[in-house]
Amino acid sequence: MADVARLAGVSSQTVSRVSTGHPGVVESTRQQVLAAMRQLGYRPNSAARALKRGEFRTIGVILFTLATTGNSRTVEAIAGYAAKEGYAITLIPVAAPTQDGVLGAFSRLGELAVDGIIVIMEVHLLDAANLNLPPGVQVVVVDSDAGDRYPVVDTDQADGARQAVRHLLELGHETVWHVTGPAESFAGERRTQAWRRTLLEAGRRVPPVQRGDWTADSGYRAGLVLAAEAECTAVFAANDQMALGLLRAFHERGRIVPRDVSIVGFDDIPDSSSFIPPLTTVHQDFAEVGRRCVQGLLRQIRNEPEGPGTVLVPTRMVVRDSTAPPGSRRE
Amino acid sequence: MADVARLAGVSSQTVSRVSTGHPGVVESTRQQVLAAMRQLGYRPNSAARALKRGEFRTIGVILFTLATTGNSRTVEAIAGYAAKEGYAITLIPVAAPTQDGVLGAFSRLGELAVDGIIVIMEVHLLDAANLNLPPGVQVVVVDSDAGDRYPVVDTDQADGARQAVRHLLELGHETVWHVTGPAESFAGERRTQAWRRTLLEAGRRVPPVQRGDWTADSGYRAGLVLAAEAECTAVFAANDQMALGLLRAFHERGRIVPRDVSIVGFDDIPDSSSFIPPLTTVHQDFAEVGRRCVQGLLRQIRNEPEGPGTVLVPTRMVVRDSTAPPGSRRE
DNA sequence: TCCATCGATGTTTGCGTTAACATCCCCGAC
DNA sequence: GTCGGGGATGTTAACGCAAACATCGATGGA
Repeated sequence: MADVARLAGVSSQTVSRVSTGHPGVVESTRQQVLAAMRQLGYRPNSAARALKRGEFRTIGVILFTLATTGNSRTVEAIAGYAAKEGYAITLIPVAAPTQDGVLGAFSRLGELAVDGIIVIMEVHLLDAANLNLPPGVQVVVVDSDAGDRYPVVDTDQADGARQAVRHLLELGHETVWHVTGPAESFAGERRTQAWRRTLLEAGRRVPPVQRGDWTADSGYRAGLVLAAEAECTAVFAANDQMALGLLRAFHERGRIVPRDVSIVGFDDIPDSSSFIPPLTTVHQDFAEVGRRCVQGLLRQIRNEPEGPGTVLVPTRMVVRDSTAPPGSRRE
Repeated sequence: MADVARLAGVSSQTVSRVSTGHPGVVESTRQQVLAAMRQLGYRPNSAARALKRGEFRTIGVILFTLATTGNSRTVEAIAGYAAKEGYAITLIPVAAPTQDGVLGAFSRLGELAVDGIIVIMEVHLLDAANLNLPPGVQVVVVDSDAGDRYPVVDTDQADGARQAVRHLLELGHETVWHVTGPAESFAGERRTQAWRRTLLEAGRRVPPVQRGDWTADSGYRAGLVLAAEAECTAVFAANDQMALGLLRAFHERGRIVPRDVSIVGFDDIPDSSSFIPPLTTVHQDFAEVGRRCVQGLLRQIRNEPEGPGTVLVPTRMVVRDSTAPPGSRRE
């Protein structure tokens, strides 16, 4: 910076003013400084800046995996909105979804240059790891029931599941079977609860659940079991990947979807419109989730304290060709 | 830090020594300092540290989207390996895959606290944006032919495509049709070239390509066209999603896979084993790509200069049920 | 004409850390 | 007993920047 100042024939403070866009620098001076900057290839040292300003303009995102559609889409949205607000985002991967893994991530966090963090993870793990957040670091959590302790942003899982089940009941199905997500997943648990409650409210029988783990393969295995249940005519899978597995299992067993069995998924991943048949599913607005996370976190960072509480992002049904009235021979 | 020093009854320098793990601090003193740190909730200020040390221990990753399997898996691997090496990773999203978008990302980069960057993007865009890297920032590029100018790490696209085409020819197909990726994609281009070359080397006819854009939907549209070509018995799709679309198109047109048409994809996304039928595809080792990127970049950062050149990560065929000899009635 | 005012620019200082050097004290050798 | 050496700890300064305050000169009104 001093070099730039010398070359431009001004003081370093003026250089600072130019580089931060402060007013009160006459245009001709400004141009000289800019020219000098370019000539010397000057770029401000963000460490020094952060040191002086006491903030890093960086948000940390703690998550276990980017492999699920939901996580990667949410992260992408977070990164986009954060960039728009002048914040960078730092990824803090948790090596394994265990206490140790989380603990590791948080100890690294202690030295990390972040003003706040977004946790995309079931919060049980955090509690178990008796998480002590570095003071002065704000948090927003996704996929959690920790709304009583932290600000939480999440898709309205319950309403989505309710819509899915209602859709199937309205088509005339007697009841709706269900393939769950892994037990640790709060989102999965919520979908399952809402599925059950919706059936009960409608006075329907609640069939036993098939437990899956989000993968298409687990959906396939569940599908093989369900295909053997003669009276199973409608299935709600807790995500689209498992629905894909279901489709394959029913296909292999000769049970035609949607003539013999209707299937609804959850997520509306881009591929789901190309499944065989195209999948009826519940659309999640990951971009909105990401946006709300960043908004909430920035509000906290800017000292507009944000109490705990849950922001729910609505879902909507996308009806395609995997659902039909029971016993119907479509088109 | 001063507070910690006072509480522990030592100088701030000793606190520094403890927090950086330097030797030459007697055990009893060390314990006192640690206790004081805990009591005061002290955490070192990474900005000051970075300022003093002149390095940020952070790697920037520039990419356009996390929505493709390949990108998100690669990023995940990068984050994991970087963490293991004590580096954080910062995501630098490019708003749009245009010159402006890239330019924006790079101007932000100028102020970003990174020691090096990994570019996951076709490098044409960088060139067009007459990219001037901040001096002292190292680069590694993925998905590019810029091996003459930068260190490049990439999947061995050509060999993967060659394996796919050979597999189909060996099954007895006359020739192999092809659904490409978008024209801007270097990876896609490479796959297409290798497809063409392999056919020519085998003395086969080279059918016209169907141009796709990586999405299942574009694969579906291509599939509708190909289903109308009576002599089309084998298709190599440049990725698994488009292969999914192909499967649907052929299914709807009543052309049974693999009896009437064989299909090979590329990527081996987790879902592909649950397609109908399970997809024969080319497996990419994204974790290895990520690992090599980090390795290469850290070598540069540590001043073991890394010339330009391309590291190719091998692929392997995964044969499932979407390929068979032509006209065969499987099992 | 002189002074108040205001805008443009310069000077000083300190953010939290650590490298380099300084100091202190204890212990053993002569 | 004295001195030298070495390990433990303290002191100083500087990393690059920007806030706060200081200065300087021009402009306009009395």
